[in-house]
Amino acid sequence: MMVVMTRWLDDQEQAAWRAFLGATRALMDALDRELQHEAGMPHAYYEILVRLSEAPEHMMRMSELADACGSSRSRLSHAVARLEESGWVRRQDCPTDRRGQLAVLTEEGYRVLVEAAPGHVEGVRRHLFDRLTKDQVAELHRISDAILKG
Amino acid sequence: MMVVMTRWLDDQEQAAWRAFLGATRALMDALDRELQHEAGMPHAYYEILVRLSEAPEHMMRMSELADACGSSRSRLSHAVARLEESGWVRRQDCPTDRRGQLAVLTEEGYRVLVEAAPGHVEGVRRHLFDRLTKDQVAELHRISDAILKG
DNA sequence: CGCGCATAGTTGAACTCTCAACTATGGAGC
DNA sequence: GCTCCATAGTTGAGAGTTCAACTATGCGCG
Repeated sequence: MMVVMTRWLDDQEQAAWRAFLGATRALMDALDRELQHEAGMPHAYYEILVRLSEAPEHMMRMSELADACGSSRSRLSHAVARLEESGWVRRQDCPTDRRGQLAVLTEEGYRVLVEAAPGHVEGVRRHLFDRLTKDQVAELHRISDAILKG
Repeated sequence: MMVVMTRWLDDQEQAAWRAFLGATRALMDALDRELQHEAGMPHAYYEILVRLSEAPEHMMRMSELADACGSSRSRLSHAVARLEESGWVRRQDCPTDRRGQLAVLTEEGYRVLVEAAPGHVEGVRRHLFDRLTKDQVAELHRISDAILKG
């Protein structure tokens, strides 16, 4: 029988972990609620529009878009289907790969994004950046990179 | 007409925000997937069991539990209903407030939690604490507090 | 007591996400 | 050209979350 000692969290780690959980949950819930209320879409959908708006010709391959959004392909498929219903994105066959689809931001989608952006950015400030010093922002950036790429 | 200048994010903030989004998403997704796979429940449900296990007599009022878990009452109601089906929690009328319900961790629920805990803690280490210095953990704690209580 | 508002908790519908299964096309190697 | 596997994307079912509406009980106050 294989016995491996669990490396339990010490008190510092435990407290940090719970604070982190609580903070990210509260932050994301607040932003989601605000975006849902003001723009009629969840944060994940907003991010899709943002990425498309930054892409050449406002279009991206589904897979690229999924990677950019840290989303599974399935999730993106469903999301784009929903955004298509709303008229904010449309799909288009990829000219160079017959398997591929391009997600394209519509005029309407761009308008909605431009309208939602100020309120959302203000929310990110209120809930996050206004509460941190410049050094803390820099450290949060380093910590995030460590978590992601470490 | 009211015009308010949007305080856009500067490049530092923008980069920090995207890194933070990506990191928390990746972290939570990984932990959720692991818990789902190893314990058959999402992280939110695991947390409910943890909180109950720490409460006197392994029981808590629904509202207290919701607050402890940073959850809406509705969400907790649904979650406890699900956990009840699994036999890991049961409900009990509150003796001092006829509106109230107590969520009680069952023996079985406790067993499942004890079994899942080591793997989960290991995951939290692997994905988070192993990648940060002690100072970073302390700073993350302060940052989290600032976000939550600021 | 009885009115009125607050609190506790639940419920159903609509929505989003996950997972696994599936179709279809691309590309390497013989 | 075929075979085989990888990649692109979709789909449907099941599970979790949100939101608003709802029931029921507690509590302050005249």
